[in-house]
Amino acid sequence: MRPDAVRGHLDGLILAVLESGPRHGYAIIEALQARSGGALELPTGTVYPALRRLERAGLLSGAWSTVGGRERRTYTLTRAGRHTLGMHRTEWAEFSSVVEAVLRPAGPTTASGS
Amino acid sequence: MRPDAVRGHLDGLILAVLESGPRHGYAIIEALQARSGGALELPTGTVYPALRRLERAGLLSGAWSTVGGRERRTYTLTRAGRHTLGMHRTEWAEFSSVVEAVLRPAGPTTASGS
DNA sequence: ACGTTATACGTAGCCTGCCTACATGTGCAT
DNA sequence: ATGCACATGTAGGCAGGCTACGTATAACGT
Repeated sequence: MRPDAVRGHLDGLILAVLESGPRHGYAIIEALQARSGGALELPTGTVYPALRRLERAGLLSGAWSTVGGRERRTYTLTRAGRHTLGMHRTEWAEFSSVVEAVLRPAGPTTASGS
Repeated sequence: MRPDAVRGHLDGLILAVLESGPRHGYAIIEALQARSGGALELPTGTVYPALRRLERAGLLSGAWSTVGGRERRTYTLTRAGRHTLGMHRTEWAEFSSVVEAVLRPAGPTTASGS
């Protein structure tokens, strides 16, 4: 899958992996990769800024902690984030059905066409 | 649906509507709208440049004609375009299944969780 | 002791590509 | 002659993910 593909859907994906519980950035990247069967290999330069953006937007709340001598920033879905996730899912449903409707037909120019 | 949503998928959508036969730009816009149940209202400033881009890329071939005193540029899917459409469909299938896999789970934090 | 890999976070700048706004022209109905 | 549907196009803006880089600790092999 070409790297740019998630454009416009990144936020929803991140919110989704946080729905099942708080996670820190690195773990989010791994969860994304795991849930997608290895297809999603998002670079840190994509995820970390997105996390900060989502936090600034009030959809996530972040907190520092030190585990095994390493600094972690753990993010938790806020109420607003949960709400936004719902909207992302709705939008995805609509979007995917539209794309499918246009892309799928595989127009039978043969059958009873024109 | 927010206007920007088709980002990255426009080419595939256009190629798809041309699969069932040649069409001119204006008709492509209308076909896109019709097939999507009115959800896709792509502005001319989005579609026309895309058409030229796809033509330059060799995926479409365009030809001028005059119908009812009006100039039309009719686009036909080339062999390469048909091939590329197939790739777009494959990519869409992979992409959508990935997004669905990540977005869908709606993680049951209740079952055996915490 | 030293190098490499995994863990963990972050920023700067680029580039792609759709959108907004605008420009141009014909045919037809009022 | 005014307005709308038809028909095509360009210029510039902007969002947002990517590449490349920078920092730091822990674990492991040799």
